[in-house]
Amino acid sequence: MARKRDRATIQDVARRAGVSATTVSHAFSGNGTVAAETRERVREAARELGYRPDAIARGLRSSRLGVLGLVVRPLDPLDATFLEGVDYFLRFARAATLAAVERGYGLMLVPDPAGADAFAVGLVCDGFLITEPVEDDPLVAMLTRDRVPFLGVGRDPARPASEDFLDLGTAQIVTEVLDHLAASGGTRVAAVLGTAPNEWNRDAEAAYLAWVAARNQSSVIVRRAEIDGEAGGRAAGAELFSRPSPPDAVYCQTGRHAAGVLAEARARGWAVPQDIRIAAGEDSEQTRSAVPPVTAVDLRPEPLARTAVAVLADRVEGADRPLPAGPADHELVIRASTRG
Amino acid sequence: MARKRDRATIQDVARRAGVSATTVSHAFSGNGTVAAETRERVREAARELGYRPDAIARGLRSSRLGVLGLVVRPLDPLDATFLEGVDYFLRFARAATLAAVERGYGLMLVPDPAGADAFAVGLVCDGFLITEPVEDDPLVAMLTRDRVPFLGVGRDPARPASEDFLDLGTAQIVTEVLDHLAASGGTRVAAVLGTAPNEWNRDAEAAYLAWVAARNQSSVIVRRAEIDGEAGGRAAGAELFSRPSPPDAVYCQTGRHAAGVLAEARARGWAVPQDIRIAAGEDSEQTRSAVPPVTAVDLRPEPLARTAVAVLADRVEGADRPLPAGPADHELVIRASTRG
DNA sequence: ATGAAAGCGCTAACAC
DNA sequence: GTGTTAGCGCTTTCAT
Repeated sequence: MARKRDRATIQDVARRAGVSATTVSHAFSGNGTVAAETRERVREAARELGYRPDAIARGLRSSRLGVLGLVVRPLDPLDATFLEGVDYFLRFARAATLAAVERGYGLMLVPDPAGADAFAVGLVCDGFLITEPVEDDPLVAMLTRDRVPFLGVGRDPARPASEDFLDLGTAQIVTEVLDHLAASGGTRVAAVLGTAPNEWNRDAEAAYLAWVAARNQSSVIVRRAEIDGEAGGRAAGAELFSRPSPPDAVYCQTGRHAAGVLAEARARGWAVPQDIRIAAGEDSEQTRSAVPPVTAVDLRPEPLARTAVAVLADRVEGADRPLPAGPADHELVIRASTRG
Repeated sequence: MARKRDRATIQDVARRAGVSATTVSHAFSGNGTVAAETRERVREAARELGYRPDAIARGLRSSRLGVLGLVVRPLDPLDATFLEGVDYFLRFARAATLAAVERGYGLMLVPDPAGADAFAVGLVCDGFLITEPVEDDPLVAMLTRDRVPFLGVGRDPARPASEDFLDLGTAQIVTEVLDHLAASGGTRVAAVLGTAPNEWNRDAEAAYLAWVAARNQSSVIVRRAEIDGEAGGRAAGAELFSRPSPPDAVYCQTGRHAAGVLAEARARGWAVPQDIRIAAGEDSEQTRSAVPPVTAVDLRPEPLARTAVAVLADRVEGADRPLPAGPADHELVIRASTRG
């Protein structure tokens, strides 16, 4: 089994072109000096033989393969029919793939090894991008121990100042949304947050608490697992709207939660946005297609992914570029759920 | 630049454990025979040194790295804000990643090289999965020429019987949907199709034409690019509904198109499904969250991806397993748009 | 401008 | 049960 593929080697090309392997190598890499005519002969021979340089052998010398791993947390729950953060993740993965390719790297999807030795596949990666690292991430610990370059997209809540994590600026973004809710008439703003122990949830909560405190309002926080999606949002809405003094505005961390809260409000005959304003911290299919559409933050994963790939690739290549400062690019997309 | 990472080698471990490199290799791979006590000593030394076997050097011997490439067509259009087939693709990619990992492979996202030499990143892949291959696919030609294992997910319309393409059974699936539209009261069934020259569109069209012909109905086909999404669907709906004898049922190839057609019908005051029945050939966020929700085919990308990975991995390993026969797993999810 | 030779880190024969 | 040896396909000094 597993008969070795009978590809032409650099030796075959060399023989056919009547030169040495070295010359072939030079002709392809641009290193050294090769006469234009010789280069032509080599290229010709290579084409005839269908020669493709072996990336593995090449990698052996540089101990790099040109593969970046993208560790995707929501990839894992096998039982989940739908994925959380579909939009965001897919846009991120696509942008990261394209950015990586432009840099000469491939992007490999890697499930969270969760401390397992199923991490064998990760061995071929030169470095890792970790989306939504969680507090004291075991994967981060492992990569740190093995001295493998990595970059968290989102800070480790437990290590605020680490150079290994990209700050998303969640606090500032959330504050902007809350200000918008207030500007559109919200006076009692509640928050529906997720449960994963990552920067996004932690900082959103802190920002919300600071915001209500500054306005002498009381805080109302409901938590629902990200994976519970729209149904979780409805449940959260039911909980909020049956309070003695219900909110007139709700900040929802995820787009799905927002859609659920909205549906619950409408089911109760509330007018949106007159009776209740709703905004989400993440744009998604749900916020766009809800009735009415929901104001949401477009997190702009594309520039984020490009930045992340650039930083990681630099590190893989041994050049530490400083992390960009300030909150990630983003845009509050104002829709009918807060606009009247 | 690019200082070689100073990882411990198998030699370092061997020295520290007082054995030979071979023994270390055996201790890790399980090949050969190693005394339990020796193995312990080796493992201990490896742990102390933070040794991780080098996947590249290992791959050099087997000339395989354990990486499968997933060529994703909709990955490419950089200008598109939203992706077509988001749901389907993401579910496919996730399932393929997990299936690959279970098999000991990683899954690398690869943009369509489109005949370019940007394909360097593809060099590390042991084989490729090509989603939605198009007619006379240039990538397919290239891989065939280079003798690189690959598997198209969806047939090449130009090569019906090739063993290199998984048949999705589109014709049969579409026929089921059309039958359902008729059963729910549709008498004049129109079709809104996409424009990509792949099996999905070609076979859907053929199936539709055969179906109306068998019922002595006249065919009404409107084509809209997949990328035009919901807006394209609305335009298609406008075109259909302003006809002298408008359809009372519409089969839409994509979920986005279906949502647009539905919106257009509702904007004209048509009752769904009393006046107009709508069904989609692909389930998506749009079909699920439309008002009312739209009947759609869940293409079940998960089992498809698992099958595709299994077949491809076999081929990479030199064992040609026969392609499964019959249409891919799927389920017609009947929703209010056809159910009254 | 070109080539010979020495590995990169690992595994597979084959001795012992 | 363990070690020796010989490469995998390529790049890279360093001669010529």
